[in-house]
Amino acid sequence: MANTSSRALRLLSLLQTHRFWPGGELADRLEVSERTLRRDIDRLRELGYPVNATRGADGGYQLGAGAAMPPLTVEEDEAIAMAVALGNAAHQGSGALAEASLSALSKVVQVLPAKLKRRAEALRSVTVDSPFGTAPEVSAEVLSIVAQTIRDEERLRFRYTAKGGAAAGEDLGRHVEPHQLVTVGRRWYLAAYDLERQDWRSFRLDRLSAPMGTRARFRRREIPTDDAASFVRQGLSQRDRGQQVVALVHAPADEVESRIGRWAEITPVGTDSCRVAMDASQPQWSLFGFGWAGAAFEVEEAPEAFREMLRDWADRFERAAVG
Amino acid sequence: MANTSSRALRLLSLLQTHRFWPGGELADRLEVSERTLRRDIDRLRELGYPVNATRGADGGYQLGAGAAMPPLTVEEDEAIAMAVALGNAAHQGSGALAEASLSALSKVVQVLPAKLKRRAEALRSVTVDSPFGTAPEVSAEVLSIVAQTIRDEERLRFRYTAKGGAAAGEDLGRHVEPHQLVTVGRRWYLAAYDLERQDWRSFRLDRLSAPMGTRARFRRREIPTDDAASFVRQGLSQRDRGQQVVALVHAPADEVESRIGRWAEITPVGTDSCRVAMDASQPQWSLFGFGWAGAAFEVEEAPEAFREMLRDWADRFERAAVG
DNA sequence: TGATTCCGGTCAGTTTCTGACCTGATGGTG
DNA sequence: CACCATCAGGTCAGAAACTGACCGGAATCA
Repeated sequence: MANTSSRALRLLSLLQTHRFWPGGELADRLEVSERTLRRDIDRLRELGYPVNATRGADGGYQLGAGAAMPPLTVEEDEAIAMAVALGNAAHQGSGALAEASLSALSKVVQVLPAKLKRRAEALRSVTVDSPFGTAPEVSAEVLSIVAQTIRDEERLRFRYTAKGGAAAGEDLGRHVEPHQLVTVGRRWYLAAYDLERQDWRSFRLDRLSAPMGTRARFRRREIPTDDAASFVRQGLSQRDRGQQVVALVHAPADEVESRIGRWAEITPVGTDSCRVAMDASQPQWSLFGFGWAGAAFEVEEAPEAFREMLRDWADRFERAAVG
Repeated sequence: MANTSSRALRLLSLLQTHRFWPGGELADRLEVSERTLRRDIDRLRELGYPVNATRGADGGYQLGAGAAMPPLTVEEDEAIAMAVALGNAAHQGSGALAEASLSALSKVVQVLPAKLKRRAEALRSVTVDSPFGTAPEVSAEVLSIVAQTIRDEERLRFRYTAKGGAAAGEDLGRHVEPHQLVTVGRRWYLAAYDLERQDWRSFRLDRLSAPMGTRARFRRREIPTDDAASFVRQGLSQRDRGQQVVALVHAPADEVESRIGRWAEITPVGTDSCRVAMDASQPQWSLFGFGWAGAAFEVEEAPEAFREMLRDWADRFERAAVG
């Protein structure tokens, strides 16, 4: 317990919880003489962590920003905050940032004590108010376990509720070689090689439960299409787009793009109108999107709930405007 | 470089980047014999980190979830993702979670190399699509520096753009004893004792720039009001509420509360209507809020921009609905 | 059963670590 | 300016630890 190695860790953690530490106090905490404290500090510096020191009347040590990231020592609350924040980021973001969030999330979740995992999950479900989240949220744990098995090239078992069978509860056990996670329209999909069907499949993560890495390693296969993202996109059935709203917006494509491009797919139609496709968990968000687009539009394709809500909002806003 | 202490850190980091590690491979990486690897593992276990091992054909070591959080070893990308995600969480959340996010953010930012800080800041500004964010976003760095000085009871200097003087550019240097950060209506305020004016003041964080901890410690004073939050609330001038929209909504308070309570202040008026006050950076968000409230409403108080947009949306939605 | 892996004891030589002591350098204060 | 508090780092000798080699044991899987 009182080795050098534990001291290095404790020192690092002390330096992270307070900005300034007078040498004497640090030496005291670590129960060593000041001389060996200086040596410990030196050791940290040799490892590449920049410990700045100021001399003089009230000098002290402080951990600075350097070239390498030191290991972060976090409290429980902070770890929970991280899990929540990264879980949301992985959901809402896309591209490289979402992936980085995901791998960071994996690391946090992996070492998070079980009771904290539950607390984090509970908190996240309360906190999310993201536009365009996936309908049933994917839990941080599912997300991170799947990500881990991909990273480690480890086979994966899980239960999957097939498209039609949600009501009937026909969920099946699957056994796959997980290949990659991709986001399409704010939903997470897993591209994987299904070992029973002997073929490539894609799975929606919100339909996937009880994932568990078997300990078996596998060697990565070539995915038949160009990349995993396009493979998943190809396989998307019409059903999955059920909530999609498509409309013709009377404004130039790039203008609309700049306003709501983050949330919608936009294709130009002529020079001053464009077609906008939006895919939201709840119709309010789509409505909001078209509101923000700031131009007249015609609905081409939408679920009935959307049309109803459109009438409702128009009516209520109208009356509020004149009232 | 080849110390025991550095090995402990490296081992921990290896265990976090891959789920399973055969002992031989770990020993190889660390350039030690397998015997000393076992000893290192033992050491980690003695420090409280649960390293699980499985024996047999393809056994290996794996870092489990235990009672204590081990130091997180993260890559640069992951650190950036953390900074971005935690920055957003600190902004959007409130209460204990926002505070935990903030203190976690401080730790990440403190050790984040300068160039990564810039990247994180840039990414965050692109990524946010938070309803009801503060008008000019508060940078993660400002937020975390201020939080750090509070934590460490360290005096703080910064420049502050006073209410009227934004255009004239009359920003003044301030020197304060920072006391607490509070969120009011999705904005961050700093409650602090102003050393020049010799009195308590509250500052909006988005008007504050170039914060810098002087190295001087101070002893906490008693804040005159009950707590910092109420102090800040008292001091809010009317100007700060400029963008506020107030309306009478014809639905029971608790129903409205359940729909948009997160974003608005709601006070019951009789049994089946209530007054809703919303404070958003852009009128679109307020509109959206009232849309989501799902009931008829009368605007009582609003900036002209809001009224205009209300007419515009009503009009466009109307035409889309009949079209 | 055999192969593979983790587990942990023992031993001796080596390395490192520690505290004590001392001299310098630096920065703030009265 | 002198004075004090702090970090910096050299040296030394004894104590402590670390290391690799070698071993027999136990668990797990095919």
